[in-house]
Amino acid sequence: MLSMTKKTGYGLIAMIHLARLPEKKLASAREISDAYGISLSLMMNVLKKLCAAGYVESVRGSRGGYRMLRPAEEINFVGLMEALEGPMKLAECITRQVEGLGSEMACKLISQCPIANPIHRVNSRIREVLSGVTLAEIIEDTAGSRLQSKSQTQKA
Amino acid sequence: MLSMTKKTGYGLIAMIHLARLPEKKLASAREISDAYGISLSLMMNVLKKLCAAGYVESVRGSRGGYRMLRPAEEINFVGLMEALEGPMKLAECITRQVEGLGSEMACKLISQCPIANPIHRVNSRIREVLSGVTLAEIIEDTAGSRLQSKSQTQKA
DNA sequence: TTGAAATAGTATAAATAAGGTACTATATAA
DNA sequence: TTATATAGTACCTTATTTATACTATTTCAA
Ligand code: FES
Ligand code: FES
Repeated sequence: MLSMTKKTGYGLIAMIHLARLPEKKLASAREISDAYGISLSLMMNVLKKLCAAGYVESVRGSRGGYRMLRPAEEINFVGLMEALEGPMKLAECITRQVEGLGSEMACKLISQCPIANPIHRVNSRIREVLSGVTLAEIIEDTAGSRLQSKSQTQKA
Repeated sequence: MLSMTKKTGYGLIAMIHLARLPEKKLASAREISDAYGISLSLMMNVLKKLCAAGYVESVRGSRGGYRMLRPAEEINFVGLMEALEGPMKLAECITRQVEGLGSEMACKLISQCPIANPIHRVNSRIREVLSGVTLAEIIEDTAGSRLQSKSQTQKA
């Protein structure tokens, strides 16, 4: 209920790890999964998706791995989450199902539904909040960030 | 993913319906379920929970039903949702599971987890937003509200 | 006083989603 | 040519959500 899946958690961890690497440096799925005690297969699944979504770049073969394609400041929570879990929606249509239409469209067509509008608004507000949370912020807020970054030792 | 369940949807609909009734007036589960084409059993389940949580009052027996106990201004989205679905948490512990501890506690105990802090913060921000959304607001934003309310015909 | 209508409480089944695994194919460095 | 790594996809298992069912109790009213 109103929760992100573990996929997103794994994705965040992977992105944090990659963002901390020196420019152009690669990290393999195994490296990341080992570092945090996450199953290798799961980490691979997630990295494949992040790659397909254009968040990271992959290098195949021995000594291969992944590297960031964008600066951490330009990556936000909701984008990452949607890349891994599909489009976010607070609710499917509650009262009726309209055949042949996506749920977002259906909501607008059913004028009697008493909660379509409010749900849509709340959804937007959550989206706003989450799109304001950048990977850079997340990294600053991370327990282990000062272990590897150079400047903000006093950032608490 | 980051979505509320239908239970909450049914609960919202029920609360909206009850809030629109004249003071002290009752509505039965059947009345509400009929009005919106929702299964009677489901609506009953939800109303039982809303009653247990102190949102509504029940009157048993023939001619019985439910009525609001609190003004719509004092009811907020997250409270209602938690009454029906249990405490909201954005994520379970991702990297490890600590035996014998609730997940919220565990998060704080594992210092290595790179996302415990950020997740906690994002969770709080979402909670803030949702606790600012009152039932009264929701009712104003509802398509059919002007059909039954008296004053805000021009509220668009 | 009896029956119909309603809630209370609980248990369970069915459907869907999440979490996790496995396998084949392809690429690359050593 | 072998070991290591990603790509793509399919599948299985488990957990959650959704829906239903049943028994007990309360109350109105005929
Ligand atoms: S939520 Fe979409 S029609 Fe009610
Ligand atoms: S999310 Fe709780 S320990 Fe990482």
